Amino acid sequence: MTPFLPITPLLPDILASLAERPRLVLEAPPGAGKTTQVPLALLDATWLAGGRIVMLEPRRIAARAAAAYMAAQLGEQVGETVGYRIRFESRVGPRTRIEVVTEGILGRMIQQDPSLEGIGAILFDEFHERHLAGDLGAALALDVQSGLRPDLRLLVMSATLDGERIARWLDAPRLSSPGRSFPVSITHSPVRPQETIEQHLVRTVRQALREHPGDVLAFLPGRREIERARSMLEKQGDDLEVVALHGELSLAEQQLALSPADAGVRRVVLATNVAESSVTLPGIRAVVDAGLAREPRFDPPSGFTRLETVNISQASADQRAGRAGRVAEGAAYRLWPQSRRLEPSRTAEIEQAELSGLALELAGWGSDNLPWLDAPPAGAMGQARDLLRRLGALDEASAITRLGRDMLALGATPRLAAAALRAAPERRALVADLLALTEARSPLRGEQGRTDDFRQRVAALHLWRDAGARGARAGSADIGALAAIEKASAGWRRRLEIRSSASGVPDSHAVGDLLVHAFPDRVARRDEGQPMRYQLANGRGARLHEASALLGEPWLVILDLRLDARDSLVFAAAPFDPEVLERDHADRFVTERVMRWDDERQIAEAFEERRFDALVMSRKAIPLRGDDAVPALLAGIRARGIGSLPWSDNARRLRARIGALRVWRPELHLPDVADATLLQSLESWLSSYLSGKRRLEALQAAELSEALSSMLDYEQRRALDVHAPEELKVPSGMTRRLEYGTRDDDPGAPPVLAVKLQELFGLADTPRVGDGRMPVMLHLLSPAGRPIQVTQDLAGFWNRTYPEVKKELKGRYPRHPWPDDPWTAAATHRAKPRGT
DNA sequence: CTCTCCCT
Repeated sequence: MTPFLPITPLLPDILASLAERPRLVLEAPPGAGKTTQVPLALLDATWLAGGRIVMLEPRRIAARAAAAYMAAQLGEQVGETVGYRIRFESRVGPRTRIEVVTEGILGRMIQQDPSLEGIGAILFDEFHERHLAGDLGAALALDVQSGLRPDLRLLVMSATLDGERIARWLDAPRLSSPGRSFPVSITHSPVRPQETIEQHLVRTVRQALREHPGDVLAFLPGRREIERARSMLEKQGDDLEVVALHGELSLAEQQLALSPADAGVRRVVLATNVAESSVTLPGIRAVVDAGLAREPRFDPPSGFTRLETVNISQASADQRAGRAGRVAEGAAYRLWPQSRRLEPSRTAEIEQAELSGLALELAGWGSDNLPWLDAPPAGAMGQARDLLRRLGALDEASAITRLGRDMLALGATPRLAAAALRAAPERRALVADLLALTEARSPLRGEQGRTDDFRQRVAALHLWRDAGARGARAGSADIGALAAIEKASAGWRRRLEIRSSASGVPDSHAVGDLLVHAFPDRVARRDEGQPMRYQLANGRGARLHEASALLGEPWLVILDLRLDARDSLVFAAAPFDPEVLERDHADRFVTERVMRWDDERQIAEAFEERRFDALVMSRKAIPLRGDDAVPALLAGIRARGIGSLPWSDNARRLRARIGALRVWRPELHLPDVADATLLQSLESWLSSYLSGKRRLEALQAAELSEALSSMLDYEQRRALDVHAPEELKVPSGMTRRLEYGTRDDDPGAPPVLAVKLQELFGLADTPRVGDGRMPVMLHLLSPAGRPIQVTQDLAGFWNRTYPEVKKELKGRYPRHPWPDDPWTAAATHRAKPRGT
């Protein structure tokens, strides 16, 4: 029984291509039949020589379904010619030739047998989804093919996107198949001012219901938006069934959403990305797409992953629209302007995800020089290796340890694998529960702040397990979720070779003490002053929800939190006994001498601190030695500003002169003495003058001047004396002070020479400084010292202004000389004696 | 006002 599907005419070409070249890219849209037809078609290929075919699927449901469909086509049971393997579940037999496996399984197969003996071909289905495990599997398979197994066939199957890039990467030919779907018309529905995305969506859903028959599928980024849109739609009281569909619903609830609606009732399904590929929906004729999705972004500094709401890719938008054309012609309404440019496809997971699992696989493989389509980013890899070293999976040279090999074989995330393998034998039953619970969504329902104590999840599981036979309820927990968690826990117990399962309420620290081995970088201690706040070992801060069940716990190991720049919120944590740190993580403790500036007391202090990473476990004051306090004093100056130094007039003037001459004569390369620069370079110019001091007050004004002066070499100091002098000799024979600018933003302003005009008789031109480049700014004064004129042009003053000034002031100051010819008159700084 | 989807 071989059905005719769009892919069918292409099957001979696929066989022929793989006979000639060992790699091939096959582009085929959903509905073409590639998943079920291609593996069967390859079975009799001569080059396969009786070997097995392995096909990777990104989802367990898809792996099971593909195997079942193919077995039925052969008229067999699953486990005969066609079988599948997913975690904790294997249906393969001695005659099995086609193994459908989930992406993570291939890593285990290759690590166990790098030659992949008996396997003739590997098929990567839905490769365009670009999951971490799929990318890794493909890179490892290519490595195997180029070394040990040149005869191995690799077939990458992808929806029609980026096929060309994939083909170039593989150096492989490309074949394309049509799909089977109906045309979908696209409409862009513009947003109105002040409209929320839910309002926009609801308005457009109503438009779709008016314009098209059948049911409507609407895409929103998350559960919160779905709930809001649902209540808006329900309020409108139409003869309408509104159904939510997101991953947090139990499987039973999801089934309900997918079952056919009652006759005569039109249905609106409000969905997240679940509906993009994982489930089939009957009766959908119109799609309304908000164009948004939530994607995880790893934050390397904190080691946590957070969700971001982002615009979807073009591929994703097409996939969503395609959902309207599965049964008949359909329509898609896009809630973004047609002018918006979408990325062609989603960023590969390997570029954004936490990579400790990948790094461990690579360490096990012994090489990270693989033929990647997109290489893992170096920063995230570095962070991943740091974590693996911390967990004991890698040694100092980043080579895999014995524990690392065991972790790899266990097949759990590196964090939980480390905790599982370090646990005492009598704790392993509890470890199996923790493995299952940390990988699952919380089974607890109810007010959110009160479910952050991870022990509650363990208790709910145990309560349900202990009372299961009697059919008792598990408090406010989701029974379906608990059943799934118990299934996973049983799988871990088998793998860990434990017979019994844990029960009852574990003692208060049992859970946390185990989890410390998984999250040693996230142990946290309560702030003494603020009991809701905690300091993490990685240096970050976090706070508890006001209604938290964990209030009052002095020590927490934090599993999950919402990342925030200032105050992250704890979602899941467990208390533990700090003794565990001393006993099992002794190597992470350091004892250090620490200097600190006490701003209140204006004094440098020395401590001996014992720390676990960023957590100060104990601190005692110790006496200061020699220059110990210098860094703390410098920190104190930085905290209080450059003005906190003991600036004398002398020091201020020196600094202004240096700043001015630096502008006038750049070729002298004088140091920059602006506030910010001086603060930055304190170490180089001030340190030695702080030696042996403990308080800032101990720095003398003279020492500051000396420190400034010592920034200049001999030549520079001489140039400063000559070209930016402190004072000038004027024709009266007196020396008068030059006032240099003190403004940081204009250090090269001309210096001011304030002088009575009688003292300048005989001087034709403005005096200059800066090697003749800068005329001084004259403040010409009356005999009484009152300002008459500000000018840099003395000749112009004598010529134009002096005659006026003379007329005006001669009567007022009769005992002072007012000659007609100031150029030749004798300068003087005093008045004529009385009576002459 | 807590969280898309998956997997060894």
